[in-house]
Amino acid sequence: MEISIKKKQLHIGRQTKTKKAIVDILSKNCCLLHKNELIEELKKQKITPNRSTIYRELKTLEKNDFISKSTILGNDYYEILQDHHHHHIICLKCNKIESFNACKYNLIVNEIKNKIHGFAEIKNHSFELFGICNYCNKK
Amino acid sequence: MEISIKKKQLHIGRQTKTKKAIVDILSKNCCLLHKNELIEELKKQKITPNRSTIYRELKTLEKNDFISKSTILGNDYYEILQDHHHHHIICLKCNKIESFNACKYNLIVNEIKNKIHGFAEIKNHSFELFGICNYCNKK
DNA sequence: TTGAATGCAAAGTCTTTGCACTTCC
DNA sequence: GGAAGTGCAAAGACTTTGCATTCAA
Repeated sequence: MEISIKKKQLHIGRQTKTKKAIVDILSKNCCLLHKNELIEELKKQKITPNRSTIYRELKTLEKNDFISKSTILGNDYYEILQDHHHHHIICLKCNKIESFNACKYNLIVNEIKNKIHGFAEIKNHSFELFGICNYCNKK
Repeated sequence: MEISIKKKQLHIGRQTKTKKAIVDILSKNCCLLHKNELIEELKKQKITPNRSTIYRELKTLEKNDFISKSTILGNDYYEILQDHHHHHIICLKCNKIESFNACKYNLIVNEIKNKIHGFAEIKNHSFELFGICNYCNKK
């Protein structure tokens, strides 16, 4: 959202229509969004930038820690970088994504560390669940 | 390895030089291997199949549950499907991968289930660590 | 012998890049 | 005015496909 852009204005360059719209859409979505879905949302706002502009924009926003990219089952998803740690569950049939904030990493990290030998430092982790969403389950 | 191929022979088609070599290499590696590394290993054995053959072969082996594909940080990796559940830690600098078999999923699944509302069933999960390997740490 | 596997070339998809033009500060 | 952002076309990287040929069973 606007606030975020202003907060890091120095690092993020000029406030263009496309940039503001992308940040706005991802902020409202608050979860992983597929690039094509993002483009669809932009279209609804009558914003139809060239593909190369979108690629460049997403890359810039990612490099400046405004958004993060995740590749799940071969597809790229984007979301606003959030303060609270969370994970995702993805439907294996329709790719619907839900986020949840349970993370027991801190509880298990010590045991894990004992099992890892070739690494000096753990920086972060990813944890995704795969399942069947309610909608696909009823079909 | 040969055993695996014979075990599921009906599902996997003919035993070609390339197919046997791929399964053999992945069996010996016992961890995620990048497609390019796989091709390098094949080359060492003087096996240089066409790219399309490799794509087809990997797809077939994956479809028949001989191997599994993982996309990590935008790269595709392959490994032999193993009976024992395990996870990976990836070096953020050199992409070196190590596997470890600590998994506390069973301990935390119940709490996680309470936080998920739109899903009827959890099928599986992924869990990766990212860090700095000993080698890159010394540099 | 016969159908699966392969190589090759072409096509397809996605992403990046160079350059001239436009826009924001 | 000058640098950042954009569109367009071309190039690049990766993957798939069609078809004729080869090879395993």
